[in-house]
Amino acid sequence: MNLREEIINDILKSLNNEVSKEDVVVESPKERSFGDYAVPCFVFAKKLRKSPIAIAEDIKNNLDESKYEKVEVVSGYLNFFVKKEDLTKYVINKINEEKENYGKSNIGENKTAVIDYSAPNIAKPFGVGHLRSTAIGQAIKNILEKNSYNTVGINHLGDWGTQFGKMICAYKKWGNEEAIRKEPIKELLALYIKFHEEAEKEPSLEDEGRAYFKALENGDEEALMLWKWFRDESLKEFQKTYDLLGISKFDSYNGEAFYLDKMDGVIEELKEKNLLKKDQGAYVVDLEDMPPALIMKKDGATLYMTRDLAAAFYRKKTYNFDEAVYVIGNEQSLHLKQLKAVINKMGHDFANNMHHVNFGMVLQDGKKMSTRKGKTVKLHDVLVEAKDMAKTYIKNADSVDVEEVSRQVGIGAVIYNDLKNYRTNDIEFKLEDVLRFEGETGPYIQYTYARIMSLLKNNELKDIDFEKVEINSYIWNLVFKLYEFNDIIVKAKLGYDPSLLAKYVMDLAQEFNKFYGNCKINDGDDNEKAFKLKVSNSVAIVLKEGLRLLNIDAPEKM
RNA sequence: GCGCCUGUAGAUCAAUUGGAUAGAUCGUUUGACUACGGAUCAAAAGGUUAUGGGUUCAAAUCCUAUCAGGCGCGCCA
Repeated sequence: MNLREEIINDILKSLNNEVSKEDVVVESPKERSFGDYAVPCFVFAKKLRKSPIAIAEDIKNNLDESKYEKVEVVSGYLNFFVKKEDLTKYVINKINEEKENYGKSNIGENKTAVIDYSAPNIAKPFGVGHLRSTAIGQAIKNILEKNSYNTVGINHLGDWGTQFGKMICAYKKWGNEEAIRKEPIKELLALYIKFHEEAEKEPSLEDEGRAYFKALENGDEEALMLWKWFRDESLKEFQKTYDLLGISKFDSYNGEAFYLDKMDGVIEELKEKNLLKKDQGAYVVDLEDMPPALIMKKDGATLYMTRDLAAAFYRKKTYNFDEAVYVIGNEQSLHLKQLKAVINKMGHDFANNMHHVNFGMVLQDGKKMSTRKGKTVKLHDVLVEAKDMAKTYIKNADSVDVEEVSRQVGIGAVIYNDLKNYRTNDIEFKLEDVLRFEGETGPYIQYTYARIMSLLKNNELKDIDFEKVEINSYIWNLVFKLYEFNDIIVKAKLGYDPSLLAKYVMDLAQEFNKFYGNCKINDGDDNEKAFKLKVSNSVAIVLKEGLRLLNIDAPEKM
């Protein structure tokens, strides 16, 4: 059943196909009393040389109106009212049959998508800035799977680059092995900051750092040993953050260093195709309408771009992806554009299937947080704080696993806060907003779910006679919302936009709470009671599944 | 300087991508469990959509100018 399509087809038929399918826009009116669906007829007016109202009337007259509860013409709009009983029966039965599989789409069948996300930088704190890529990326991965895609989640670790030369340099000058073993990230960060402070006074340090990176790329043993040590210690610490977030593992942890021996092929191909140009000692690829892409430094060391190129080719070869999604911040827009442009210039059209899913920065006092100046808020600290805060809310401590539930709720708040708004907006980091559990927050939705579960605990679900059921406006809003779940799954995929799903789940929870607050559910005759319980159960199933896609747990008690 | 992005209630964000009376949440004020979980519900107040001009049946949305902010622009990632 696809109501939107039926309406489009009905209209095309009524107008003898004098307009094309693309002209027919089926909207959901903002004022529900206008109808369940609305079609503005103004667009037809020019083609048919008639007034919109007359056209709307024509369509209505030629239409098989018995399919709908009601069709109305109001000031140029054609408003459709769906038959409530039919849709209710269909939706409720479908959800109770399909359970958590409800809403699945097959648009990605036999397709593979590679999602590059999270990607924290080794030897630097896992800051709140990196939550965005992690949360958005994980949600997109889940949403793609719900659309039947095969997915490959890649944590493209920032584990290579000049910064490691600087780090090694700093360690050799001021480092202390003991201290690093104790608190690796903290010490390494201190070294990194010191390096930049000193470099400001003594610019030659920068060259020294670059030389160490060059040595690293050339396979210098001591440098490699230090690098590996930093990497191992960092990963151990990152895992604690992933555990709290409930992200068990990525399909691949191949970071930048992994492509060390895979860059030559790319450089060879660039040379062969005559795209590489020497400029001021460095090698670049010239591009139209944008600055050239830097491929190799004058000392022969590679760059971010070089490794990203190698990664793109490796992923195409290894996974043969239909789509590659890069969940990376706005500030790298130019880099991603250049990356695609270079691949296109090399004559590979898979660049067209690479998508930059960009997002806004996390700001503090309106400014970017700078690792170099030590101005980052550690994500782990925020998550722990959220968890502790959640603990204070939990009431009946004897029947719930307090540790686990407070983790779920606290983290739910943090993740929801990150996903609820459209990605590309910059967000100001305010701890008090992140730790809110009331209103438009993750815990609000979790609470709604827990409430339904408690309602269902002592009442078993029974079969319903749909003929005898009364569908009030609260229930109808819920049913219609439930029906739209599949639309949202598809739309969220097409726009790579988890916020659509986040808003949907919120809407559904709000509608349910209105229903709950205004109608007694466990009341009425047997059939009515069973009906209301089954609607509630359907809401619970969709809430839980929606939250799961956002990587938020739904505890049964909280 | 050039390029990209943003500007909507006191705050944080929506607005079906050009559609009907611009909606939520927080905060403020008021009300609701001897009823299924008060992390809830019901309600009030709060807007010249940064500003000026334009495009059309229709503009928060498109074009244009101005103002304000953010990001990026060769050897960082």
